[in-house]
Amino acid sequence: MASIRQVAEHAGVSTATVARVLSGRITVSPELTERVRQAVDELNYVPNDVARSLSRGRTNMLGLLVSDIGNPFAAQVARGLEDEAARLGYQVLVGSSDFELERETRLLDSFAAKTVDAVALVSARGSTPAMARLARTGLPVVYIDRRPDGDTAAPLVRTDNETAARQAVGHLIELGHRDLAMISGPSWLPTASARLRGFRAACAEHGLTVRRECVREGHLGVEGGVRAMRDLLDLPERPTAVFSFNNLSAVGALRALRERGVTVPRDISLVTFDDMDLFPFVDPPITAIAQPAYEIGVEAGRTLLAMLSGAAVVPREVVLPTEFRIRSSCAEPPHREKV
Amino acid sequence: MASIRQVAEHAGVSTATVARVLSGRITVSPELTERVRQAVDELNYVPNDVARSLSRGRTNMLGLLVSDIGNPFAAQVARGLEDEAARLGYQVLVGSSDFELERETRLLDSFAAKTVDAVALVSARGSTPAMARLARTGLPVVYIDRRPDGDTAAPLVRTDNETAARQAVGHLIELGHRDLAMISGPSWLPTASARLRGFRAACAEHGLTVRRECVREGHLGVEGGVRAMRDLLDLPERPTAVFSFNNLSAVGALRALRERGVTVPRDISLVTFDDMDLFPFVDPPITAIAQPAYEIGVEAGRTLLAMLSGAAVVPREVVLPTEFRIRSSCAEPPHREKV
DNA sequence: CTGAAAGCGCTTACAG
DNA sequence: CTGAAAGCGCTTACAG
Repeated sequence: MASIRQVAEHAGVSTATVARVLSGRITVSPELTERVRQAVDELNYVPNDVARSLSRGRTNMLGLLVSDIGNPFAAQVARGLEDEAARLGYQVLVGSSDFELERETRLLDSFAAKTVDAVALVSARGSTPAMARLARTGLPVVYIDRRPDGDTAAPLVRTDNETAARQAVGHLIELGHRDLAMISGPSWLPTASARLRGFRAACAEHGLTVRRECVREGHLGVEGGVRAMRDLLDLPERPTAVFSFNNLSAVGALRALRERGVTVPRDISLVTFDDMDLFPFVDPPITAIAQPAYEIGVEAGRTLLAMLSGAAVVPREVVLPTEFRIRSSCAEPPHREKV
Repeated sequence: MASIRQVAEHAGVSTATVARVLSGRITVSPELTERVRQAVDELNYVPNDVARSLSRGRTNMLGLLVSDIGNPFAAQVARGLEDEAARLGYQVLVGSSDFELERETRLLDSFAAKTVDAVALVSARGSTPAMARLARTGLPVVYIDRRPDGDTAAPLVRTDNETAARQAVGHLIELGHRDLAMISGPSWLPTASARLRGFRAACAEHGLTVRRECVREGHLGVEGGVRAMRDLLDLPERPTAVFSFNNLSAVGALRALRERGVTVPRDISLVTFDDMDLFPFVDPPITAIAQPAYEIGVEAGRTLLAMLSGAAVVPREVVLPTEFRIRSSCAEPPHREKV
């Protein structure tokens, strides 16, 4: 690979002149410009971005930390961030933590090592040492979903998990359900606990008590959904409706339901957080709370770019709307003998 | 942010010594080591990776170019690549081309600017100037799905699109279908044309002729699937079975089918390339060709890392198996008056 | 084992 | 408008 030195020699000018021609922002005489262009072409010169980053002090990269980029929700967030970033010539470095502290730490520390100009971060757990270190570097940070307790300064892009959950569960209750269950994630997962709060709030509002064994916390991924739903179905007295805390747990729930031959919504009603393209086509079509994943990514990107450009005022928090999409996976509870 | 200079001064040693302590691979006396560690702690020093990259000549990043990271398939590939890359301390820079030449060029050129040590690339179209430039830089490249014509050297990770398509379409024919259709992508999209070849091959094998109007090429994304299926349904004589070329076109096909009130598989049978978590739960469960997306990413990563470590021999091509998952979206063709 | 110094490849005041 | 030179923050032969 040719370097700027070689181009300069080839063109008979200084490296500064080459740099100027390439930057385009500075006037260089037509003759020299031409000679430089020639040399660039002949040598097939491509400026080294790493060197440029070092001298400019920025890399034009945004870091994105999610729990799993393979999750369609995270993938859409990434796409939104990428599109917004691209508008100003930024690229996106993604990392999946898998909710593992070690992976998160490695990723965040590497972001902090100036690899990246700013970072968007789906806060998996509360505040961690790596997050604190990141904050100390002064790199612009935007949180998605939730701001960890330690950091009070960085902006946040989120949806109103609790309210959305409350609304969805309210829908179940209005249909007549009195014995509801929730498949939730680990209690340290902010979105899981917020959605659980919403679930409890809805029940409380309607004077319902939630059975202890009907709140299955700590389940992650499709497999977690399967296990949690199995547990629920194994209960001596089955709840009549289940609220699933995300797209993966919903898939898992569907698997367990099918494996046990339980019919939705006749035997049990199901609602979930997160919508998926195929939910309308599932048997039965799944009622879901849709989050604007792509827009969350866009908004995170916009916020970061605003901070990077030193905007006077950057919103401390932007709350994006969810949409409750009622389909057919919820119905009246089955008739119960004892009732 | 503290620099290595400041750490050195603070510890009363040379920057070389600081570098050595940090690298860990070189013996430094216990006293100096201790002083350096102290200084690092007190100054909260984090080595600047950009500078390190410049002097080492590598960034420890892998570039991944896909058409849309928001597509679940691409997201899984990304995850596989990330996991494999992480084993050797590499990270992944992703970019979505959206099949747009300009975006692809921008991304590839930036990869080529030494931003990245190697690149994995889902070949959207044939060979492009940017790909040629990339090849010229000598950066290790691995293609996914297909190797563009220009480049004959770089390894390839793929599935056998044509054979898998042929098998799936054969299944349709065995069920009795004689009038088949395909929703395909643009003809310049290698996977689309390979799958179309498989479709035609299966038909030809069984002596079937494919109606011109039954091959809907040029459709991309969910919307493309919708349009293509609508066109098919609007035909004076409807085909009895449809082969969809990927996950997104299948979603689109389902939408159009529903909007027109067509029942699958009674009125029309459907098979698609790409499986999705929810396909088993769709009404009816969708028969699909599953590709090992995650493993494709892993394999691409493995190949790249092998090239980076100067492995003696790197497979020129690795063909991963697909799996044909027969569910219920295909049945015998409906009885036709004229037959 | 340790330090002075060159080098990685750009950018950008500073002079002229 | 143009060039010489310092600087970005590391790494790594080269001496000692």
